[in-house]
This record gives sequence, C-alpha cells and structure tokens, in this order.
Amino acid sequence: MTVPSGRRERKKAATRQKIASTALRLFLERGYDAVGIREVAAEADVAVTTLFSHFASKEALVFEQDEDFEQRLTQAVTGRAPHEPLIPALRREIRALVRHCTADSAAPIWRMIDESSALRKYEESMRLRHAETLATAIAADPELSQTATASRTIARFVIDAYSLAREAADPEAAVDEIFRMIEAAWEVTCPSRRA
Amino acid sequence: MTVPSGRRERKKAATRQKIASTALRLFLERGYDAVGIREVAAEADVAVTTLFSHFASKEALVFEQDEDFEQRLTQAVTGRAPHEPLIPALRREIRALVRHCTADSAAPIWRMIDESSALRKYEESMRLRHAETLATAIAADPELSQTATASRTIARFVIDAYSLAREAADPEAAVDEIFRMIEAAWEVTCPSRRA
DNA sequence: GAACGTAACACTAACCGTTAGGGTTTTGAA
DNA sequence: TTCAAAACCCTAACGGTTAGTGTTACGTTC
Repeated sequence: MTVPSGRRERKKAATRQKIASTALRLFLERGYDAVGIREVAAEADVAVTTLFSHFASKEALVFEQDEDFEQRLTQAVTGRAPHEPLIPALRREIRALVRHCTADSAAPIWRMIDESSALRKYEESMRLRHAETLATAIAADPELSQTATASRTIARFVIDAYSLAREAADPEAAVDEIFRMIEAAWEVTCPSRRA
Repeated sequence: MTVPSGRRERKKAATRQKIASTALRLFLERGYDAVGIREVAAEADVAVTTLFSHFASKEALVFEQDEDFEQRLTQAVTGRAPHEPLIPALRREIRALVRHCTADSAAPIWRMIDESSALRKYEESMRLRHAETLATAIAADPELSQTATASRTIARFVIDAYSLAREAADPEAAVDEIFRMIEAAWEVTCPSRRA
C-alpha cells in the first residue's frame, strides 16, 4: 500500500497525455461535435473504456487542466500577504487568467468551445463549481469574517468577471470595469473597515 | 397560408400538455433519472419522435414555462414607471420569483431538480440565456445608457441573486443582502446621477 | 363538397456518449 | 517466485436523440 512510484505512474500519465493530445488534435482539425469518442479512442490506440477511466466525459478531454484554474483562485485568497485586501488580489489573478486565455495561441481552442453547445454547457457548470470553491475559501478567511451569502455572492461575481471579460472586446479593460463594481459591492459587506 | 386556427391548434396544445403532465407525474413518482423517454412517450400514448417535436430535450419537459421567467424580468425593466430606478424594480421582481419557487407547493419539483445533475446543468444554461436577455433589455433603455459590459454585468449579478437566494436558508433576507451589493455595484456605473 | 397541400403524428433503425461485466497483461511488493 | 492490484481490453448494452419514411387529419381552395 505504498505510493505506486515508478514505471506504472509514468505509463499511466503517458496514456492519459496521449489520449488528451490526440483528442484535442482531432477536435481542432474537424470540430468537436464531428469527432466521436470511438474515433478518438481508436486514434489514440486505446479502448473506449480506458479513455473513460482517464476522463469522466467527452467534454473533460478539452478542459484537461481546469484544476489549475480552481487552485489559482483559492491561492489568490489564502496565499495573499497578511492584511492584503481581498479584491485587488482577486483582480490581479483574474486579469492574469483572462490574459492567458485570450492569448492568440489559445484562440482556436476557445473558438472550438464557442462553437459547441455541449462544451459551453460544460464550462458553465465548471465555473459554478469554481465559484463554490472560491466561496469556501473566502468564507474560511478569519480576516474577512463574511456571511455565507456574502461569500458566495462575491465568489459568483468574480467568476462572472472572468466569463464576461473573456468575451468582451477589450478584455483587460472589462476586468477593470467589472472589478470596480465588485469592489463597491464588497465594501457594502464590511461596513466598519477596509478588508 | 392563414393562421391555422381551430381544431388543429387545440389538438396540438392538448398533445403537448398531455406529454408534459405525464412526464412530470412520472418524474415526481419515480425520479427524473429513473424514467426513460420511451416510457414517458408510451405513457402519454405518443411516439418518441412526437415527444421530441414538442420538446427539444428531456430536460425541457421539466422547465416547460421558463419563458415566463424571461419575460417577467425584461418586463420589470422595460415596463417600469418612468424615472423609476432600475435596481429596486429588479429586486421586487426577483423577490417575487424567489418567493414563488420556494413555496411549499414547488418544493417537490425543486427537490427533483436538485437530485439530478442533468437538470441542474440545464437550469444553469437557462439562467445564462436569461441573463443575456436581461442584459439586452438594460442596454436598450435610453434612461440608463450603460456600456455593454456594465449591462451584462448587472444582468449576471441579478440572475446570481435569484440563484443564490433560492438556495439560502432565508431566501427573502438573502435577496435583500445581495441586492444591497448589487445596488452599490450599480451606482459605480452611473457616477453623475441616481438611475 | 371533392381534391389537394401540409401539419401532426407514427414506426423503424440507427447514432452517440456512457457504463457494466468479465477477461488479460503489466507492475510492484512480499 | 508468487501474488494482488492496477491498468488495460473487448463486447454488449442502455438511454437520449435524430434521420428517413410513411400515414392520418385538418384547413383551404376551387
């Protein structure tokens, strides 16, 4: 029952990686909806059941590293300097995330996502999960001491900022514009101080 | 090519209604995921293809009158008294909608929705559609003259308020708490006046 | 009121994502 | 060497959804 270090782990990671890269290549070449799971599995030279043991769904093949997103957001809350105000820390992180996914290199992927309603739906519920995680992190911060509702509300607003800015004509300006609104909403929740 | 008034329309509406009520009954009796489309169609005495000509998906059977929701929100914007401020009008409407769907009579339906991830996902993307519609209504109001980003942001926040309040322990109090935040966010977008 | 176009519906057969069941190989540990 | 478990494979199915192809009932038109 020790850690299964070594070859086995490496092989597993390699299989997973091969599936993901094959899938992404096929999806970008011919469109997400036009490529079936059986085809991805065949091209990656694995069984369909193997594919589904690595990825929970077809959509998950596209959003392979969404845990990054979640971790970076909670990190922005829990890992900020002592007494550093919350909202600027979150704005900085959201700005970086938006810049990252509006870069030219990411454009084909996001075009593909926008073209598939299944992928859009999946991303929406991913965002909701992320909002919940972020809300938990905010609610757990003793410096803030917010109500459950306020924590969840601010978390939703921050995720909304990400989603709206990504679609805006000028994403960076949109982040600033939305965060001015979030800042105001936040200050209402802490009447006595500036957190 | 005139309006097909008469018996045909009535029969169609009756078929649609029979499908919807049969489906809802079966779903409530035995759970959404435990009842298949083929079974709903058989019980309603129609072909599966007929069912799908009336409803775009299995989930749509549950959210039969979601256009109400959309209309009531845009109505709250476009139909408010001249010079009436936007946010209180929206708060009033959201409060009514929340009260409506947290009523005891609606409890079994919402329990069913909460128990099915497919239904939850569907509702999420419905909400996003509603937010877009609301954003359009806000952006179109000449009294407000907001940027596209600000309109979409406020619309999202309002829909978030509905969704969060519905899940809160005290829904009405949550509406008030969240709308205080929205009000503050809104005032940031109109620096020179109170709209 | 007979004939015609079409909307509503039915039936079959499939497609696609996903999973269960059950078997084989590879790996790490004893 | 032996053994248990992990990783993988194959087959077959299930449930939502759609295409293809009739058939019936309605409204219109002459």
